[in-house]
Amino acid sequence: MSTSSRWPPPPPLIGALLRVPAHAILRRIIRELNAAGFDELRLPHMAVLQFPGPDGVRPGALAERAGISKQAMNQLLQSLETAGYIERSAAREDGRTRVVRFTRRGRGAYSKISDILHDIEREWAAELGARQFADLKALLTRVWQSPLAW
Amino acid sequence: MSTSSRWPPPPPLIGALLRVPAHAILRRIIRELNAAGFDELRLPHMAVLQFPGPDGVRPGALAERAGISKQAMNQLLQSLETAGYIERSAAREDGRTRVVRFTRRGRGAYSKISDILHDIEREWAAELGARQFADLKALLTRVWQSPLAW
DNA sequence: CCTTTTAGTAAATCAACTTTACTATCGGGA
DNA sequence: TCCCGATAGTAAAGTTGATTTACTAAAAGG
Repeated sequence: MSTSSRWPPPPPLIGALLRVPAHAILRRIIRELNAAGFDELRLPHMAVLQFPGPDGVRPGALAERAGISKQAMNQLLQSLETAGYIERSAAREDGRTRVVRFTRRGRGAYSKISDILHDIEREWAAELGARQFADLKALLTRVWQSPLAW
Repeated sequence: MSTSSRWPPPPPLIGALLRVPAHAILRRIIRELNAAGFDELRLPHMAVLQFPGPDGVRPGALAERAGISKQAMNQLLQSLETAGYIERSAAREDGRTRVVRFTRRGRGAYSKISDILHDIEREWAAELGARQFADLKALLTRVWQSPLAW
């Protein structure tokens, strides 16, 4: 045998089954955002823009839910602020904290993401059938609600 | 209204439903690999080690399937070679090409990953029920086989 | 042969993230 | 009231990862 590759290949495990389409979705979001005029947005920015969005949230909370350090989040927020997607205003009650707010442009980008995701949902539903797609989402939602996903 | 957050929150879309558990799995793999003595392995190395593994594959092919440049893949391969996980041997027929091979240590790491993934599959099956978990995998496999995932 | 294409690599540059360190504010006691 | 520890945020340096640019060697095809 000329190589050690096995045949037939083993079926993909759950890790790959989730990872591959998740990455495909991310790449498509970036691509379509850039094409729609939001062309400063890069993959790392998705850590900020991801569900349920940064509007009205503190920087530290964003860092925690994205799983990165506060400092890394701060750099992302700075670049997003420079590019005009968000602004950070001093909080009302606690002088230490600040609050992230969408600008008009930021809200536009976020709603574009939402549009893309809804497009993707429609495509998947067309591919699998509406019923089966709903089943898929229901199962993933059960995982989401369990400790397994975190 | 003190913030613009909406209530109740919208249900997660398919993007988040895939992304969150996929990231959780990746983080767990890194954590358990490091704990098992494979402590040089970092998240970027997973681009090499991911299904179906680099054994007997050319560097360029690995780059393509990981979605990164050949040069970036080359740096990953170099660090994996230095750490003793793989080796690159000159190919038999074509003098330009090389072939990546697991070392014993590399094979150990790869089979550890496989163990972890099978553990995760068992946990998910326990959470959802074996039947429903099988349905989930079947649906994701249909997506995998369609152009949607790529 | 000679040219073009392909595979791989290397170095420089660029981007992202972590580590370390600092300021400002809050809150809870002596 | 005044410390003093803890918390939120930020900033700068250092590290790591990835892209860009550029090169060598082998193959393919006239």
